[in-house]
Amino acid sequence: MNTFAEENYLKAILNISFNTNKKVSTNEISKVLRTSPASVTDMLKKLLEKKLVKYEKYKGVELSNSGKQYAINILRKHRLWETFLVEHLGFSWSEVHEIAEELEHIKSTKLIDKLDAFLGYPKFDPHGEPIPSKEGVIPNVKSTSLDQMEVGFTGHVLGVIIDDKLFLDYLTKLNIKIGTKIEIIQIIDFDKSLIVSIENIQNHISFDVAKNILIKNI
Amino acid sequence: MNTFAEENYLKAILNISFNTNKKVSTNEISKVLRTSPASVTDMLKKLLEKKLVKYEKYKGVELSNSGKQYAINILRKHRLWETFLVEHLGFSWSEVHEIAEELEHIKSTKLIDKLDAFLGYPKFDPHGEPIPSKEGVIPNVKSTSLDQMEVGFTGHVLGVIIDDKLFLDYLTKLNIKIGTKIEIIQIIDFDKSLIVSIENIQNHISFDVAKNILIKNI
DNA sequence: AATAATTTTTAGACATAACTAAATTTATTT
DNA sequence: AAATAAATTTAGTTATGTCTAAAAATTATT
Repeated sequence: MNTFAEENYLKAILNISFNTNKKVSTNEISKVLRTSPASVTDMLKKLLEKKLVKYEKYKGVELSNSGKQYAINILRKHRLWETFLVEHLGFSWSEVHEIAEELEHIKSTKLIDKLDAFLGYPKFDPHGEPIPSKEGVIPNVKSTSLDQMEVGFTGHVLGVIIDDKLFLDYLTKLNIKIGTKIEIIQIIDFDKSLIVSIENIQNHISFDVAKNILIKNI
Repeated sequence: MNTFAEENYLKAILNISFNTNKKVSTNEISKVLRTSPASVTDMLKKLLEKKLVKYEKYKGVELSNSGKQYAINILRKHRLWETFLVEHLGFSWSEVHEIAEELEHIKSTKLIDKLDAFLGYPKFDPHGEPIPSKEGVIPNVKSTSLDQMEVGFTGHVLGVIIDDKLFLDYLTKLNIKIGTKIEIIQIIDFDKSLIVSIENIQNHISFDVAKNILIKNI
């Protein structure tokens, strides 16, 4: 069994790889986990020892097969718990991340299997993120971020990229949730911000916000 | 905030005090937590520092008011989670203790309040143990252990004293659960073992088993 | 009351996971 | 290609929570 700290490093490496597809640097990890680069180096040595990671000094890390399976399982637990919190306990989607950060470390696999069954084997969490299967397979959904679209486009929100409370609260204020219909009215050339219509109300959103909203792609 | 280790010490002290009502000794704690007496002394100093405990060298410990409230809250979380696991995820009463030992350390009080509401504000957990209220009040139920009863007595199981997997599995095999009707047919003088009738089937149980079964007391 | 036995505490170590500061390696400029 | 900048690693500390062995205090026994 691995410690919470080890699990958090594995998770961070997995998350960073999702975006980059390259070897992950010490600095990137230290930023995500808000620790010093020196601490990251220490931990990478330990994860290498346990064969959870492929790592060479100064060359970056990637997860080994076992490390990847381990990290995906944590992700599965995180997203199943988030689903439970929103659908059964009545939490809003912006509140659940921090609590799930704790719950994801509960070890029992029987617990997670039973929770999965209780929830009806959901494929997506409340943020629209796919929930990995017991076997570690992550459902692949074609989606594009809103900033890739053009004026006149109309589509539905599939999920978000960052799982940040401030961001989610802002979306809630804009009346944007999973499934919300969005139409692009205008794109401002200067800063790539967008004027969009959400449930027939126009709003102006920044490029940064659009980049983090995922749109269903047929 | 306190660490898992600190929380486990507080919990152990609370549990021991339930039975003894005296100051708790270093040795007792070390036995319950399976650590060395030296480690217990170290931790007691730390808990004293944090004013969670009243402690004098060589004189034993007891919980301070704040320490007691803290420990009762962990107990509340433990029992609410056990209730969730049995009633909603379909675990048997003998499986849930270990999982609840992990879940009880999840911090969010909002989570526990919402879980409590979801469960319908239960007063007792699946082992028949009272669930402390949000304010830290533990419902007081009059109960007696089965070994205190006499031949001819008939009553209903209210709960168990020890929360041990082997014991609970054995009870399940004997068809004993919360609410089960038990009648005492005979008491063997030699070893104080009992011949009892459970759902019209006679069984022979030891004094040790009877001591750990709680019977409703009118 | 003195001695023996038990309990508890102190002292000194160790592993984990973090840190800072300094050294080293790699990447980027000029 | 040298010099500079940035990233990474090493070395040395610190916190927590554990341990063993030895010392001190308390309790029990003769």
